[in-house]
Amino acid sequence: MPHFINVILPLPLEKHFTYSVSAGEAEFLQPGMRVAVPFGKSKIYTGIVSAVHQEDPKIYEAKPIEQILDKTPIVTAAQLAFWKWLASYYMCAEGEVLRAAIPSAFLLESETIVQLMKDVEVEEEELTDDEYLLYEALQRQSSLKINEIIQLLDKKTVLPVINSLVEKKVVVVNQEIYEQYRPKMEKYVRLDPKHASEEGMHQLLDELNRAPKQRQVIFTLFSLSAKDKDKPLKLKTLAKESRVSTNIIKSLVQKGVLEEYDRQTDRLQYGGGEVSGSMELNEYQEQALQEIRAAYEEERVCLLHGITSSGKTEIYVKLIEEMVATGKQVLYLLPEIALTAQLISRLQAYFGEKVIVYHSKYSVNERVEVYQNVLNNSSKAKVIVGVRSSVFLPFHDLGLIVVDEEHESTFKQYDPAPRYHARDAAVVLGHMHNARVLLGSATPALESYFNSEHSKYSLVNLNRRYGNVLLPEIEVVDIKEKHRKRRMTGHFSDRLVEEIRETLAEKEQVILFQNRRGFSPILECNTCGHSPQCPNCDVSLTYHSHNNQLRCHYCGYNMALQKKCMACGSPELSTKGFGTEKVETELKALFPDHKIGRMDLDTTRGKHGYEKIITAFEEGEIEILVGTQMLTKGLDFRNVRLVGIMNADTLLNFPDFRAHERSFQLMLQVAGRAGRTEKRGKVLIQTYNPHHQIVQQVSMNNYADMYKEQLEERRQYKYPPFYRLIRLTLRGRDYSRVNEGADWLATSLKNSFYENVLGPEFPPVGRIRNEYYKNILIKIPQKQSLGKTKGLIEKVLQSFKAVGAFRSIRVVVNVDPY
DNA sequence: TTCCCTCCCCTC
DNA sequence: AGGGGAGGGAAG
Repeated sequence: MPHFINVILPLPLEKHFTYSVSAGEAEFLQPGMRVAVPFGKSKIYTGIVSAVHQEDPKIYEAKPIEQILDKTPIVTAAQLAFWKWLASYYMCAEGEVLRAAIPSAFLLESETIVQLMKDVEVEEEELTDDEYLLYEALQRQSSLKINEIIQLLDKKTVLPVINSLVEKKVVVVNQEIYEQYRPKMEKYVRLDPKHASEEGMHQLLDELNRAPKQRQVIFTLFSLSAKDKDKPLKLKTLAKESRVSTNIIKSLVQKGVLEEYDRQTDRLQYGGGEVSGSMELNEYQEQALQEIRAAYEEERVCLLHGITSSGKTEIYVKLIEEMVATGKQVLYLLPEIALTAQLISRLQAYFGEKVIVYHSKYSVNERVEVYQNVLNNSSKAKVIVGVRSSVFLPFHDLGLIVVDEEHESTFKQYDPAPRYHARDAAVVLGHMHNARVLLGSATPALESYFNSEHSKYSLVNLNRRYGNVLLPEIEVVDIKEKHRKRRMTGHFSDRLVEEIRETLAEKEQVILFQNRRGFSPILECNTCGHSPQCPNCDVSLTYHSHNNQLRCHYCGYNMALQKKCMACGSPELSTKGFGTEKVETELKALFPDHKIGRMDLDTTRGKHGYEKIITAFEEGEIEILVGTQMLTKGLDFRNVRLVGIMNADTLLNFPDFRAHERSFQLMLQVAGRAGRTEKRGKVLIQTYNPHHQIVQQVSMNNYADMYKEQLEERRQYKYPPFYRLIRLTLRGRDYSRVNEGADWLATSLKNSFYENVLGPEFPPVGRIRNEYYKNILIKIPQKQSLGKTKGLIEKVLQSFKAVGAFRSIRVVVNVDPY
């Protein structure tokens, strides 16, 4: 009886693929193991076994597998189930989930390499130019990869050339599989066994009489091993302790006195430091904690609504502590930007080496090690702190998931698929593991608050700031009025300048928030109104003063700043709008004697750029910090008295149904940076619309009103949480094709969903990298079955793909778009 | 995703 | 005519 396995491949393909295996292999293989399998003409991919069975796929002949890559599964049954749910909920292939879910180093792929045939005899005249070029290159370099050949020959289709050379028996092609993960090895030394006896030692020391440095090394070695007998000794440590260079030790190795050996070391080493118990909670925190505990008796998911600086983290720590004590794992999810050294060192202070961090800035090798630690349920991986993608780790016995800053939109993956929301996925993951989930925020997402009101989640409030610090005083400055009265200096109102001056005089710090980077988004001609556009995208180029460049934020196109208008030649150009860079420049003119720092995507690009700025600000080297929303995230600065929001309107006028909610969250979060110690902080909001309800609600710190009002709007205009959304984005090179396709798709969707299909519409930027975009939005009432709806959409998309004229159009499905 | 095949355009 | 790029279909 033949045996088969089903395999998930890391490709955007719906199906699992069936391969044949031997009886022995079938016996050994389990779902969750990796196998290397041939796929297509020549490629080898890594796939995950999803089933072992004996059903012969009669319509085709299953290929045999290439190799089994694991001794035990690296993907748990729970993960496979989670992937399945995620793929079906977010309407993507399981293969796409697989790619996102496991560290890329696990997915070895083959690469075709081309080598010269042994003892080749070539009639050079029989080769074409390209063939000769390749042949010649191979005489210099023993092997070439396809990509290198593409570069070498400077054309895209190189396979015919290679194939012809193979036929002429000049070259051979091989598939090379790379294991990407490499354990980190360190060199260790030990005494050669022949010197281990007392006698041998004496003899050895005699021998080394004339080599004092080497003798010194041996003495150090003795004293070190006397202290800690069986502890392996690193070559580096020995060199350092005996104060000699590693060369001297190497020569001892060569003499056969010492033996050198390699040991695998852990990349994820805990830096050490005191581990202390958690802090005492104040009475309000204690009460909240009790309420949360009680809530878990009823509901699995709890929303903690605690105002900024109320000490939510300490509550998390208590809950984590309790869970860790029972031996279960805890996942602590954070939005990307909030994942700072500050929080991690705080957690490490409580949990020591039980804390492990999973972050996008980690190397592939480091990620593999985190993954393996979680998989083995090692004592190092009890508290897993990570971003969005850490919901994919191979948890065992997961007891608690904390989602901090749960309202953050960075929890939603935008591109590529799976376009999942980590908070929502965490709730499902919690269900699957029978784990508790805690969502925490000072400004909960409307959806989450709604769920807590409709008893899907329980709700716990925490309304006191830690240490009874007062909430900052919020003042709204009407800049329209200030402009009229000529009380503006650039983008600074007289009130803001006054407050900054006062704060600086008291040796306290200022944060200025401007939600746009760059100097001044658009350059405009005063004569004809023309502003330079990106040739590939439908956007104006933005001006960056540090390199005097015009740049496209979408495709990266850039050009030097022109002195004259490109349309009419007028030299009178002015800049419109303003960003962080401009704020910084104006600030320097206003306060030339104070140190000013800027924090945005441009200044934090390097690996440690972010930390550098934070540290400089913490240590008072920077007195005024200008930044984008990066500033809002969980940073705890002691000495900030004043926060200025340069222009609230850019936030409010964003064309998105969540714009108001987001502005509220953002402004309140920024405001929360002010006055975290006894002294009351101050927040100035500059706006053209001082009576805007959101501005008012922010200034009164009134979440409840904001919630009520926004919820009503959502109800009226049929948006979440009342309706679910699925957005289809069409993309293609041909403008009219995309239009026709979008119309066709919208029309056929309307056959099923009627007025709940919106569009097709051009997105705010209708063309990016020379591709045209068009959106269709489908609104799904709560009563309507999600499964059936998705099935119908799937069907419509199928028939869309069947139309020949539309085949060049790509359609991206985004469930719950953010 | 990769690869192969077909079709069509451009150059010689 | 033929190289070469673009577009579509299949992959177990």
